Amino acid sequence: MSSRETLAEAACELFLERGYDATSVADITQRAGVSRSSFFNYFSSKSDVLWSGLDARIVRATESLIALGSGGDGAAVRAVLREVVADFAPDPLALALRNRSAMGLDEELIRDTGVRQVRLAGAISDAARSTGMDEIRADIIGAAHAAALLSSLRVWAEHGAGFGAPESVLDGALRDIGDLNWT
Amino acid sequence: MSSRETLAEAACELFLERGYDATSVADITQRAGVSRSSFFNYFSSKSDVLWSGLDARIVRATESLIALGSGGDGAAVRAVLREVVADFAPDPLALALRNRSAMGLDEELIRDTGVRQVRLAGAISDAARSTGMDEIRADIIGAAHAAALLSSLRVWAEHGAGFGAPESVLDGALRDIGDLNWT
DNA sequence: TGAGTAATTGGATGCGGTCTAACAATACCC
DNA sequence: GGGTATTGTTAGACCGCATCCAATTACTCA
Repeated sequence: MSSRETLAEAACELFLERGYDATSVADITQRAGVSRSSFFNYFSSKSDVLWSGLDARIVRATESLIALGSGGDGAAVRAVLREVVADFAPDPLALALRNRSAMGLDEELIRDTGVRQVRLAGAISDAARSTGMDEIRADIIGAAHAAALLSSLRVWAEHGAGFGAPESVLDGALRDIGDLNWT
Repeated sequence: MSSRETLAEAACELFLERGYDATSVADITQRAGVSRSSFFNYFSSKSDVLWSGLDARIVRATESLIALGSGGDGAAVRAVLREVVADFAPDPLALALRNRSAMGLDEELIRDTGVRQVRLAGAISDAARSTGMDEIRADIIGAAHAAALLSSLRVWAEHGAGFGAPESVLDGALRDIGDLNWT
């Protein structure tokens, strides 16, 4: 098993046992049997253990959105978003979302989901604006789509595999956008 | 002048001169002529200098949204959001939004706006869900409204006072929600 | 003036994160 | 096999943010 996997596994164990805040990087490396320095060879931060999987998918999605250029319509964007959540299953983030109270992660997850949500929203907003859309409207559309993705992921992770694939949850969420009237 | 104001002023000066990252808390307190310990009597963190104003408004808005109970409709929520940006003018955050590149804040602001956006979105989502709305749909509506607010604030701050009051920018943005069709 | 309260301070402590120089292990090439 | 480049791993120093506390100063008011 690679050092990276060993570290991720040790980290998830400790997060579940003592909670996220009460687990230091030194604790993780000690259980994994490597030096503290090694941790940062594989993860850019403590929270990166949880988020690196989704972050990589968001990076790829951002590149895809840029590649759409000015010809990207809503359907193309939705297709990119579906790929972000496809085959997401065995990921530390899914574990964290399912056990967020046990890990004492409620506050931490709000922070970190916010970062990812606004990052993804920015990429979608850029794609929308490159088609000539107004700046603020593009931000709103970007935020709505990013929220649909993160919220779908959260709901899917909470329900275990009882909801089928995350794509299907996301599909339902994306259908909600486009008619957000709220009188 | 109160210590708090002195500290905020010194911080903003240094952020403009050297950038946010290159300014340590010790630098701020040194220029303000107080001890480093005092800083944390008035601000919970370095970034709190920029965000405490908006954070307090979001806290009040969250309380108002909770007070709406199950009778809150879209118009009531929009009224609460208008109050968040009303009379926002002389605030360190507005300064930071206007000079974010000079302060080297681009990355930092993405992080921090994400936190506030998702926090506000959560409060709106809770209000929507308390009226019986579906969980994911409520999240999307919350994110759209929160994005409208933060985006309006950003656009308004960037344009100086050339756009009139921030409420008017927000009003235009809120009108965009409700019809986010994107074929 | 004196007592009590609030403001302020120094300092120790812990943690996250960066950086560098050195050491070990592995693969590769002649 | 021997030498070499590359990669993985390590110790350790270093810095800044943030928390905590005990002590001290400044202020208020009777």
